[in-house]
Formats: sequence, C-alpha cells, structure tokens
Amino acid sequence: MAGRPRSFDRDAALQAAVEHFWRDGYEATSISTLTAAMGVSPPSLYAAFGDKQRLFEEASATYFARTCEGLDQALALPTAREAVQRMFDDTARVHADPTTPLGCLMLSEPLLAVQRDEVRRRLRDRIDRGRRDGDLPPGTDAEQLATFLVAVLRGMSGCARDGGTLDDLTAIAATAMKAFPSPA
Amino acid sequence: MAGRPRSFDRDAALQAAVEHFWRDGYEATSISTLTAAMGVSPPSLYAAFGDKQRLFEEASATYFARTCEGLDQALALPTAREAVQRMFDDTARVHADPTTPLGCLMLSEPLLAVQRDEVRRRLRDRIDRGRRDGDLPPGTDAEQLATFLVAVLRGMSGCARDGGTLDDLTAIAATAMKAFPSPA
DNA sequence: CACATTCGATAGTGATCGCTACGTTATGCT
DNA sequence: AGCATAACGTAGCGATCACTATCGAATGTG
Repeated sequence: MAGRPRSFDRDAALQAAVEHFWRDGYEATSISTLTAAMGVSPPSLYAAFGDKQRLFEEASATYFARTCEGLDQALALPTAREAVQRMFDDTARVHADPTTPLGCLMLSEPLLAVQRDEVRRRLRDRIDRGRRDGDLPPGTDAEQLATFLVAVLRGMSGCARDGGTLDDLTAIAATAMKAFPSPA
Repeated sequence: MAGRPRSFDRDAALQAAVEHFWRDGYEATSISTLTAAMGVSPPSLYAAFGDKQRLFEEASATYFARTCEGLDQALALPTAREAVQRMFDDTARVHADPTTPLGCLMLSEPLLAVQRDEVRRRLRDRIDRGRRDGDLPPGTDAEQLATFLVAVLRGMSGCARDGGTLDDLTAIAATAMKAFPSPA
C-alpha cells in the first residue's frame, strides 16, 4: 500500500539546506530560498522535514556530526597539545575553504549554543586527560582553557566571515597556542 | 519659516535604536519594533533618520564612537601589555553588564567588519608603539597579534551572548594574555 | 484493471516586512 | 490674522514571510 515515491534525494536536499543555513544563518534563510536550492516545492519540503525549525535542527545536527567527527579525530592524537594544534589547523583550513561557505555554522549561529557547549566539554575532557597523562601541568584549569579555546575558534570563524585569509586564521591559531600550557 | 517642532528627543530615540540593534542585530530588528521602542511613528522615523539602513549606520556609529572612546583610554596606558589588559577588563565588564544587551554590537553584527578592522588597526598601532618603546620584543608581529586580539574579543562577545559569566570572560582574557609577549 | 496511499505542483492563506501617501496640527515669519 | 513650513497620526502600499488547502500524478496491492 505504498504511495507515490519521493522524486528528490532527501539527503541531497538536506545538504543544500545545510549550505544555505551555513552561509546565511537561520533567520536570513527563507523557505523560498530553501525550496529553490533544494529543488523541492514548499509542500514537499514540509512533508519531508516538518517546519523550518525542524529542518534547521536536522541540518545543524548533520553539520555538527561532521564537525565532531573531525574534532574527535584531532583530539585522539597522543598529547593535548598535538590534539588542539590539529583542531586549529583543521578549523583554519575548513573556515577558509572557498568551496564552502566561510566560517562555521555552529560557531556563528546564535541558536547553536548547545553545540558550542558540547565542543567545550569535549575540549575540557581532552585537556583533563592531558593533565592526567602528564603532558600538561598538574595545575592546568581545563574549564578555563576550554572556554578560551572555544572563544578563539569563534573568533576564527568571525575572522573568516570578514574576509580573513587562511594566513590570518593560522596566525590566530598560532598565537593562541602560545597560551597553551607546556608539558612541564 | 520653521515648521512644527519635533515632539520627541532625537538622541533618546537613537539610543533606543542602538539598544535594539545591539540586542537583536540589524536583520532581526524590525521597523515596527523600533518605532515602538523609540516612541515614534514610522513617518517620523523616516523623516528623522532616513531609512532603516541609515538609522543603523547612525546607531552603530554612535555605539562605535563610545567603544573607541573607552578603547583609546585603555590604549593610552604606558605599556602595551597594560593597555591590552585594560581593554580586556573593560570588555569583560561591558559584555556581561546586565543593564545592557549582552556582548558587543560591533563584534557580533556581520555588517560591521569595517569597524572591527578599525579596532584591529588601532591595536596594531599600539602594539607597534610598544615594540618601539621597548616594552615588547623587537620581533613582535603587530599585525598577527592584533588579529589574534580581535578574534579573542569576538570570542568574548559570543561567549557573553551564550550566557557566559563575567568569570568566563575574565578567564578568556587572562588566558589570552598568556599569549601576549613579555617585555623581554 | 480498480483502489488506497502518498507525493507533487499550483495557488493562495494571514501576518509581517520596509516604507509612504495623505490629511491634520503646530510652529515661525510677515 | 494669514501664510509657509515641517512634523504628526492614520491608514495602507506592494513584497515577502512561513506555511497549507486542493487536486492531479505516480506508485504497490488486490
């Protein structure tokens, strides 16, 4: 008793939505823009994704999952310093990639504070592990350092959106690393 | 040959506009919200301020002038380190002030990249002066350091908007200062 | 084939957007 | 007073917002 099959690729449409939310943010991305970009009529969009807010949640969750994948790979490096350095390098590269929107959806969109806090917690945990592993000083304040790192990431995203070059982003990361505690 | 006098305080109305643009950003602040907050009917608003974009330009310029006033006072301190430390302290205090919108209009609004670059140049010049004064190492890269500082400021603004406390902002600033070169 | 079911496209809902035409009211100048 | 000028409030402009009612098209099942 199946009905007429869907004539568009749901995943591809979702990726188009991700790209527009990424580029313009939630508020500035209209349904008509989305339907055009996704190649879908409004009723089909609502049937497949609910309303605009649910579409955004699904799109941002998809984006966040990809982000966390890369983050976890970076944080798996042997020392906390290597891990954070790798995270910064990845961030600079992705934020300045001309084939995608500039900056980062998660770091730019005011609505995604929960995701940012999740990143902060992962960083804090990785720093704590570094402290236990002895590759960071015993007195290292993981909460404070993680909050700082998220702030820097956010600054990098904003810099990229303002037209900052890959060199600018790399310079921000390199300078931030000077605040990162030494193995001592 | 003067006509009917204006029945509202133009400066007070402008300040109300500043506050709403500050809190919600340019796009999310509607004319109807502004007219309500400013106590002015739409035709009066347009007569006094032009269109929405010009009102925003005037509002953001007012905000920026106040910001620069504080910034210049901070940067007038004897050493570059003291200057930047003061700037960070002021920023943390203002961003978390519960009597005003959270964060910073200039640092949050995508449209104000020109103002951010102006701040970056002032920081760069102050750092350069510190290098010439000898309170920073000769090899200090002022451009790079200024770009980093603006990124941190932006991160602080975002943190404040996400509900970060004054302690969070102060911690970000303190950690960032560890990346600031020593007099050596 | 006939039927139930689900998707698709057209067209349009009320609400709000930025903005303004219009007629009235309040001032200074003569 | 009478006139020119400018701001006032009301009311509404066309455009766009997020969203949906309606109906025809395309499937699997009997």
